[in-house]
Amino acid sequence: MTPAERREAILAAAVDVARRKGLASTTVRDVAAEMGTSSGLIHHYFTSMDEVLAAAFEVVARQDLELSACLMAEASSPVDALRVFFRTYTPSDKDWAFQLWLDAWAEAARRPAVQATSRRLNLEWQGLLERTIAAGVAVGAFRCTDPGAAAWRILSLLDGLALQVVAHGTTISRDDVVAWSTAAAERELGLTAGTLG
Amino acid sequence: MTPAERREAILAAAVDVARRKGLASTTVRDVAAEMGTSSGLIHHYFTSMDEVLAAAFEVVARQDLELSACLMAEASSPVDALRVFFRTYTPSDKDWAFQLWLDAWAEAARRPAVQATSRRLNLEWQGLLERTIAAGVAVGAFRCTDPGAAAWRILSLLDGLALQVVAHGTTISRDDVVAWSTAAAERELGLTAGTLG
DNA sequence: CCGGCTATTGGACGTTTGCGCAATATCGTC
DNA sequence: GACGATATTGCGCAAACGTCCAATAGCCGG
Repeated sequence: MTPAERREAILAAAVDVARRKGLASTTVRDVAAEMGTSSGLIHHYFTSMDEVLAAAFEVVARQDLELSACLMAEASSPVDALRVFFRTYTPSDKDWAFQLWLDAWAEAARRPAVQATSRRLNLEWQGLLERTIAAGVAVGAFRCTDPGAAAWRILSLLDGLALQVVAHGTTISRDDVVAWSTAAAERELGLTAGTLG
Repeated sequence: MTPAERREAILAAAVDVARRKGLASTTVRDVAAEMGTSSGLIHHYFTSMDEVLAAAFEVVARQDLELSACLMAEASSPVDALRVFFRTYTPSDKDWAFQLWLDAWAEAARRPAVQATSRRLNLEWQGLLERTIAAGVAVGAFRCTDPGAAAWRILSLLDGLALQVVAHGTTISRDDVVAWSTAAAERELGLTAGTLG
């Protein structure tokens, strides 16, 4: 197994463990057991557990990000791209992926590498949304004076609502998240109600 | 020291530790050392660490909640109450309090008592905001068809934005949070821009 | 076939964790 | 002043943690 392959294997194992136990309680021994190897091997490829967790989180987060970016690029219009965004971003069966975000945001205070990764990925999501909004404004589909700020608002609203679903379970429903966030985005971008439904 | 006092003392010590180390990495021994007593004493008043953390979190969260509720009750109008809400809710010097929320949301998946407390407190915040909006609608100050949903949207937007400030530091600023969330609330409630500034 | 390099092992080390328990200190009550 | 209840101690226990390291296995160029 070449070093690059082994590195990927370690991260794949770390992702599998994190999916079940959460990022915060994923340990070196868990990852080693998942691979069926020894724990020392992990420290041969990563200098600290912080970096393992950060890299594993990046694998998951970047996968979702690129899936969304890819599907949005294929959309026929900015409005359609936004529909795709809301459909792919809202956590559903992949609750565990959003739980990883919760863990990352909390662990950021204690794990430098996790903080850097989390911030970077969050910025990329905001950038993706900002470009979509700006493109929509350019063709007259949206009305928005500050696409960057609007992107932060829409993204943060989604994060805040999704957080309630994932962390607290039954407080609000996934349907509420979709309905409420699209409604807010329509207001934000000067669309008539129901356009993004 | 009466049992009630001792219980309060334990929670006060737990809060002090959590303020410094975060909720997730607050241990029994930390709390005992903070009080200057033994660790066994904590288990004499709480059945598990989960409950200590949940109760300590509730102390901090409820304190902020009741401060906001009190100040909002004294406001001269619903619009003014909303101004008070935005001023008191947005994390500033009490960053550590919001970090506790981040920890609670993430730990909720692993600690039942923390999840129950977190959910309950979040619901109370939403209720407070919903009642304020409904009161504003009743006197014609706001225009809003669903105060409950609007409350969730405003609260979640604030949570999502504040999360970026606290977890990632320099991504966006506190001023952005205030400006962007008040702008969204004005749009949401049919207010003219700048009313909540 | 051999020598060196690296991937990999398996466990030691020192710390820390939540929790439990027997012993002790303290205090109100008779 | 003795007693019983309970607050409190102090430590033990077993498990788990991240990290490190000496030893081994296996491969690749000579």
